Amino acid sequence: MQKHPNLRMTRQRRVILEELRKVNTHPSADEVYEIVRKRLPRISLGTVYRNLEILSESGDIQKLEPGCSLKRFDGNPSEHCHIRCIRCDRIADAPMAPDLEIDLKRVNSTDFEIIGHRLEFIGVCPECSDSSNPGTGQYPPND
Amino acid sequence: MQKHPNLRMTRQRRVILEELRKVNTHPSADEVYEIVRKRLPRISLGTVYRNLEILSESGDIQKLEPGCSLKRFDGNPSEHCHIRCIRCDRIADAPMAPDLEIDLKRVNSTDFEIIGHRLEFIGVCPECSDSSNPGTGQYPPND
DNA sequence: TTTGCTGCAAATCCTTTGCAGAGGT
DNA sequence: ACCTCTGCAAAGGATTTGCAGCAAA
Repeated sequence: MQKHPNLRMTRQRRVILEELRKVNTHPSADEVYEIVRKRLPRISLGTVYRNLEILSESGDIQKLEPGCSLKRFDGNPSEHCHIRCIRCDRIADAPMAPDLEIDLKRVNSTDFEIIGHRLEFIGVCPECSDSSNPGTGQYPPND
Repeated sequence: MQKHPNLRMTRQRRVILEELRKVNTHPSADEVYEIVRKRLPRISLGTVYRNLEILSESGDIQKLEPGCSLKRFDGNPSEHCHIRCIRCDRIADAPMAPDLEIDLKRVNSTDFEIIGHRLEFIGVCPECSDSSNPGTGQYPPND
């Protein structure tokens, strides 16, 4: 039950994938557009968006930054983790702040100076798991 | 060296903060607007956005979902963590995938069914720590 | 009285979509 | 040939901004 049962490897799709595999800069859609345009000057931004979506659905690439582009606000300013429902995008507080000291040290082999981290749990909220809505069950979500 | 040296506690700002403290639903800006409008029917959406921004900068509330709303794409489809530069929003791969099994079990005292998690590290990239750009040094960033 | 803040509306930014024709398989 | 995909352009949703008057301090 795929969203795209009969995919075609078009020139545009192939070039987007090739260029994305070449770089490690995690470009935005617009940056991908600029890169790909050097090889396919007549490609449209809409096509780039459509293909990035399809390629991330098929698992060939990853789409970064959370599914919901909508920002949300929390009246509690103290540091705590959140859990997001994969189906309805509802956000709840996660009970405790896990300590990640070990991981923080291990990750520090990058050339980045580590300041902190952001941990978000993904799950299914009670309302959604009760309902007959099947959802995708997929993680990470592609929107 | 604050962005807003002389804040005024206006009626609008106070009501937004009060209402946000009452709920634990992590509303979007538009939802905050609808809630606050019950008490201040003539408030504008622009004012709500401006105040949510100011309140999160002053640390009175939290803004959820990453600073950069811009989605980014990764040609490497295998599971790995990312690290984001707080100053320039550049994203790099984090060396290893830390295991969070313990934390996952501990967090499961919510009524959510846990599927997975998303861990992002925040830091300063080499370019930005070299430059004279002071940045905010603040985490979480408010963009 | 000063100057930060407001409501309003237009603008901006990123992304999605409708359409008719092009092009994989 | 079939039917997915394309370029184009317009629409969409969320957020930001310019402005003239308003109101905290």
